[in-house]
Amino acid sequence: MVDPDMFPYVEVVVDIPAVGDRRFTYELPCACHLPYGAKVQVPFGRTQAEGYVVGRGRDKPDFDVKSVSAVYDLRFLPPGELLDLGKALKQYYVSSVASFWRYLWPPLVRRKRLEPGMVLGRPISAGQGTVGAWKAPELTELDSFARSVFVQGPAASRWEYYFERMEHALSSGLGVIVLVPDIRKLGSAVRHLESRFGPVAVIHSDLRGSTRRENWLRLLEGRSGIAVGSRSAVFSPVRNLGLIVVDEEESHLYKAEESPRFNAATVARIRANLQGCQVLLGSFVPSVRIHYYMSKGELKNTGHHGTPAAISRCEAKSPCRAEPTWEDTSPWADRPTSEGLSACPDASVTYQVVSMLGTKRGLTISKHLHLALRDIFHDGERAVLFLNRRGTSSALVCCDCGSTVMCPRCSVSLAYHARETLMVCHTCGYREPPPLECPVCRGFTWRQVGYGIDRMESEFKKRFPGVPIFLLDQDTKAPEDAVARFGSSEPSCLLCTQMVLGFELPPFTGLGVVSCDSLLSFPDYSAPEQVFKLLMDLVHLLKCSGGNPQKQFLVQTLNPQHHAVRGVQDPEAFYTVEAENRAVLSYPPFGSLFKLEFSGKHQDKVKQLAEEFAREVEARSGDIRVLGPGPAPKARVRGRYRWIVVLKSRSKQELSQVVSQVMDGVSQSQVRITVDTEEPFGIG
DNA sequence: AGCACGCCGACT
DNA sequence: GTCGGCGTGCTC
Repeated sequence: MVDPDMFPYVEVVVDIPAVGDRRFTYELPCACHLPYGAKVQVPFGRTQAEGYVVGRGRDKPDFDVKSVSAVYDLRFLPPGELLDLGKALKQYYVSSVASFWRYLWPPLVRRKRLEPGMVLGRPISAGQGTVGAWKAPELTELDSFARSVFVQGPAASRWEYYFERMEHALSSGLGVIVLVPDIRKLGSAVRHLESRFGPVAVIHSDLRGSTRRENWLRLLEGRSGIAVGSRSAVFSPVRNLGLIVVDEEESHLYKAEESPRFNAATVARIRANLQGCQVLLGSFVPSVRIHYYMSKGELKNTGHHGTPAAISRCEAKSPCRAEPTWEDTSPWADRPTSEGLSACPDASVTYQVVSMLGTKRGLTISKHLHLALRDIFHDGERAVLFLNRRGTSSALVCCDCGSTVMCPRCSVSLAYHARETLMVCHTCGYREPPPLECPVCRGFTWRQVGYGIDRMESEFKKRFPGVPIFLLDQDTKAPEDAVARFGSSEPSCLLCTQMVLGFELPPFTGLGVVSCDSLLSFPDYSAPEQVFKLLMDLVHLLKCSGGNPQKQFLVQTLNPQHHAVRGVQDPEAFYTVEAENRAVLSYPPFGSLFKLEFSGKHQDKVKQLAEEFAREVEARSGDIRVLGPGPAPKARVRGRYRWIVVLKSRSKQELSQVVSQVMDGVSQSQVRITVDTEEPFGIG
């Protein structure tokens, strides 16, 4: 008897970006039913590719077909609502279905080779997966904030609120996903969640092998109702999903830098709108977008955790109650703890903006900063210096002919790293020994341009020879060790980059930002927001570090009046000015922005395609503003030339539609197109 | 993404 | 006269 569930052919989308969503027909070599969404291995051209079943057929096609090689363990088949999420995201991010469906499977799932004559288990019931055509909702519905609630406050109170809502969801038999932006924060998050709710399923992309697979299965089979993880955990197969918690919603770490460039905080919102569950967006320094929707009343907030004005309690010279930190793993024993959450002592922060305008070129430590450091060290206390630039100097320029040592693969100068005696490309990582003579004019003298963290170190040692200084950056071999040594001597100084924000620091009294001007001048409309957040995070780090409660925060800048710099004292004013600036130019959240990046080995082809693309978009729509095309700020990276087209429109829906239409219409040989629909867009 | 097919310059 | 460059297009 012929089983009506058995089809001899399946249609498959392969996970190869250039192929897109084209369907390929394969034969099933054995008696089995492959459900919609099943992951398969198929011969494709001369190689094997991964793909997903999206249809089936009874009739032999009029071309030669190949056979499905293998099927991945069907116990991991994603539920239908996740397959639908993938389809919605394909639309939203102008990408392929397969590029999102691959997130629905943990790594290293076993696959079974299909051979003629074999019978594969029992057929999966037809109820699994949406077989028919599925239409995604309108984009405006998809990413609306209707099901989101904003949770403002320091970590301890945010998490208390999350726990409350989680308990509510769990007691109604609903599942929960908790997202944290950083792997470093995962450990303590898991400990706290487990002490409250018992075992949770940790889903993290660095979690390789059987643990991740086992956790995945526990969620799929309903043996676990809580998934905790970073970015990729937003795709966890939690059953009866009732709540998604996105802590630190504004973190740039939620954004995937590889294609498809999704933002897990947005995906959480989209998933919640599709599945009808709730989202908690938590933050201490809300993003401009969130702040805007909240002020418009389109986004609810919890109300009892304070408004963003709470941040202004660290206003200059006004004493404020320190926010307790939520981590309980502080290695610094003198910090008081309560209820398993460490709290910090009352601290007041004075904020000083030091204008570097009119000072001598190359001055890195102003008189103000020097005096502040001197006093701190004189009292036998610690200070932190922040400079967001690795290496010794940003560039070497020949004194005789003015030429700069450049990266052979990128259009950026090589930074000089005295620590390793190497020239290093901060864009692609290329390294080479410093040149002895100028390759252009054979000159022997080089001028160092720009201060990096290494040159700061020697500058510091000249000024404070008795004070031990420790470096914390990407080039530090043992970062934990550096922090520990900073903590075991008094006085001492920690010289660090952004990396410091992932660490628990010993008590320190002052924090000096050597410069924030390079960050402010990033060619990205969200640069002010990122500087504001950075400064706020640094203030918070200082405030919660314990020790002397009289804290000093000092920022040296060439932009002393910039609202991002001023915003530390008055966050509300920052949000107001930033919103005004963006409204004038229709930047998000007042309009939608797509960044299209064209890259390839041949500059003329890249340029031609970018120009053709821009023309096609303009021909199709009167409402989309086309900016560019033009070369990217870093016009060449890893030997590939890059051009940028930016599209602006009031309607994201329109942008998505037009861009995907034009993508289908242009020939993409030799040039790769990457679509970016969400900030931060990075530095081109 | 691979990988072959296909049409123009320097070699035995 | 061939060997080989990589530009173009296809992969069920």
